Amino acid sequence: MNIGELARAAATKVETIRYYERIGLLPAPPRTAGNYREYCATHLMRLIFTRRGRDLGFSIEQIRALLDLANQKNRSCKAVAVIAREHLAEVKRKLADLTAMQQELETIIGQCRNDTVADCRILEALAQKEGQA
Amino acid sequence: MNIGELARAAATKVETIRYYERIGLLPAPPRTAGNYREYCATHLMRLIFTRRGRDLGFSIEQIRALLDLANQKNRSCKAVAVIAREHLAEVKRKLADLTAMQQELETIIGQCRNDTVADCRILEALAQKEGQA
DNA sequence: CTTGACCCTGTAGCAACTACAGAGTTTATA
DNA sequence: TATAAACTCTGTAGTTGCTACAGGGTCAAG
Repeated sequence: MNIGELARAAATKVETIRYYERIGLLPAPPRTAGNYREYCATHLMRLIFTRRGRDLGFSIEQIRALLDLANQKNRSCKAVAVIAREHLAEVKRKLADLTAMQQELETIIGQCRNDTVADCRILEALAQKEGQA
Repeated sequence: MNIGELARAAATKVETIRYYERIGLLPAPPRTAGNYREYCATHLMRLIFTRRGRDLGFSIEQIRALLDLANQKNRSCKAVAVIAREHLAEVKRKLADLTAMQQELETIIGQCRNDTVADCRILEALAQKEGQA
């Protein structure tokens, strides 16, 4: 399997795969006579794991840690759960932030009367410090 | 007002102010004899506007556009509303993404039985392609 | 007159890619 | 067999929005 085929199989860009190799997330595969990377199913599994983790919002470092843990088969998976719960907490923090933004934006936009810029409520709202009506 | 005072007044870091100047978001102020930046109330207003926009999640380029519009006092503010609504739409997209992530993470974490790594449901879930149970 | 708190410029770093340039390789077709 | 298209290679620079130095200069207090 060359890099293009791997990329298609994991729904990833070729450059991203090379990037993962450069940062040590995906092991460097053997090369063909023409210096092409030659991947096997193990690489594909690792890459799918990585992409899935990224889709779920885990950082590269978290994924690195998860991949390390996944290789210690008879350890307890508590450390895995810790990473997952930490990430979930972070997701919840971001959700709270975004929800607050959404509400403020809706309030501000709702006040717009399509006046001239001089009386624009949106611009007025932006000119205030946080929370000031 | 020197840069440190401006920073305190707008709850911003000094380096951030210099960064905004470098990218042309905040106009370069006059300098004192000792080459210190000398700011006035106009700068403070512009910086507060910028920080407020950033807190609401607008990009630097959107803030640049909003500041430009704010200076054309007798134009209609429709263009302002367009930018705000576009940003709100983006916020909603991100909220949807994060909400999906949150749900998936909670499902995955809920399946954890604190087994060994070899049977870890979290790691299993990460090894699947998206949506596969 | 020196200590400390500030300010200056310029550059490099962060995350996680993405996008080239300029070269070599493989494969399909004429 | 030639050649063109489609791939691959390395290396480097760009993206966003800052943040963090290093190595200097300035200013006010004691």
